Amino acid sequence: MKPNSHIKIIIVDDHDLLREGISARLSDVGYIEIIAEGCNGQEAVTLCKQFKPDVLLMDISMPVMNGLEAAKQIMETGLKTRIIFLSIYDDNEYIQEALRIGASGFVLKDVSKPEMLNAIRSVAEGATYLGPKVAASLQDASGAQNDAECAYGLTKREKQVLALIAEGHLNKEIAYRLNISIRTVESHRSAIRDKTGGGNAAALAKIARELGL
Amino acid sequence: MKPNSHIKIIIVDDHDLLREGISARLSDVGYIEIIAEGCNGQEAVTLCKQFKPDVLLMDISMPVMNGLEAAKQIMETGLKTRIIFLSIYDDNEYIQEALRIGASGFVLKDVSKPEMLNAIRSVAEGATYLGPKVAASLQDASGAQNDAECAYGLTKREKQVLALIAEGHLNKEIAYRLNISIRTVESHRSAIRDKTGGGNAAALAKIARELGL
DNA sequence: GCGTATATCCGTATTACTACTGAGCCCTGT
DNA sequence: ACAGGGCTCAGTAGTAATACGGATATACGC
Repeated sequence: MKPNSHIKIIIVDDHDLLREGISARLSDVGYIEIIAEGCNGQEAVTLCKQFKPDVLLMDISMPVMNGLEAAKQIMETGLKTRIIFLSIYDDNEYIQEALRIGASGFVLKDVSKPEMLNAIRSVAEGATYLGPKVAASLQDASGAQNDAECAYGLTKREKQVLALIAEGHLNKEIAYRLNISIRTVESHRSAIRDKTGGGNAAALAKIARELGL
Repeated sequence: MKPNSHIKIIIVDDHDLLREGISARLSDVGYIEIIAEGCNGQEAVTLCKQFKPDVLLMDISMPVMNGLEAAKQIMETGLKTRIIFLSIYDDNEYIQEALRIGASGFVLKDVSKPEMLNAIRSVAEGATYLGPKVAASLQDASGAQNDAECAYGLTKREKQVLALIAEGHLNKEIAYRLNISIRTVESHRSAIRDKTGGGNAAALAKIARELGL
């Protein structure tokens, strides 16, 4: 996508007012061309197949078919359309799910005009753009995870043991590695189960994963 | 960060030539001010503490201290400096690690000037910017994971069982859920172990995680 | 049709893990 | 100095998982 070429955009949102607002905001930008609008995920899929836009600006929560599902289907068509989600929620789950599906951008609906243009230009060039608040939200999540390392009240040794369990090591191997007896490993393992509520080794592995190993 | 205000930048790379190239490229941009340069991670930390730049453009692989470690330390200082990694590698491990640490951008060294400016503006505004090739690389990874679901030659049923194992369920529970006998679950589990080389439940959970659950 | 792969089930023996209880050592904070 | 927490180890008993076997039914491709 060269700087001077057009960027063809489709806007999909179930709120007329918002759609019109975006449309108005982008209509006076020279290099942007709004080629279609829709009001639900199903329409997003159809319109993208028909018009093959460069960028799809889409809400997440919509009737009939939500934005995430629509995005999934659009990605599967093999179109080169880049998807920017416009959401009122900076919910981590949404953001990560969106990126996992293959979205190229995620901005909140209170986005400023220059930021929105920045986002559109960036994703049109193939980059990935996450708005300021979105990025902040993601980092909060990683921060929370760091705090969660102390979670469940696990001691250093217990976390050490838990990490080795999650790696798939047997108690015997863990004992050897840490130079302690198997019984001690069992004690730690027991304490870990008590504190975390975890069941078998796989369940503990899952918990370890959540704590960032 | 308002559009017209200066963006203060520090450049850190161990290759003089590259550093000078970036410096030259940015020196004629009005809103950008290069306030310092460094040639390793240790210097990056020191310079950021001293000059508190808006954006740090930094290589990953550097002598003395690498960029990732430097970024970690800078994030811990609580500075508002946003970090963009400049790397010659579009290695997924690096990218994900960088984002996990809290980097705001990741672009390859063959980045064009407008793209670089786009990246700098974006992160200065608080957004996250991943260059085109970087974004593509991340999506390849998720695609590769989908392919890997067939990996080890696991059958559908085996993958189904593996997923439940990874969730921490006992054979008994898995049997109940799938409406099959415990012995069958054990057979599948045995087949999974044979095919993947996995040992105990935690090891299988680890493998399941790698295959994307 | 025939072979292969998949999915289902069973027996026996061994090993790994869990549940419960008790106890000694060291360090830290009051 | 003493209490408490963390780390260490042990006994006993039971449950879950693993390592060997082997068996039948079904579907799929050639």
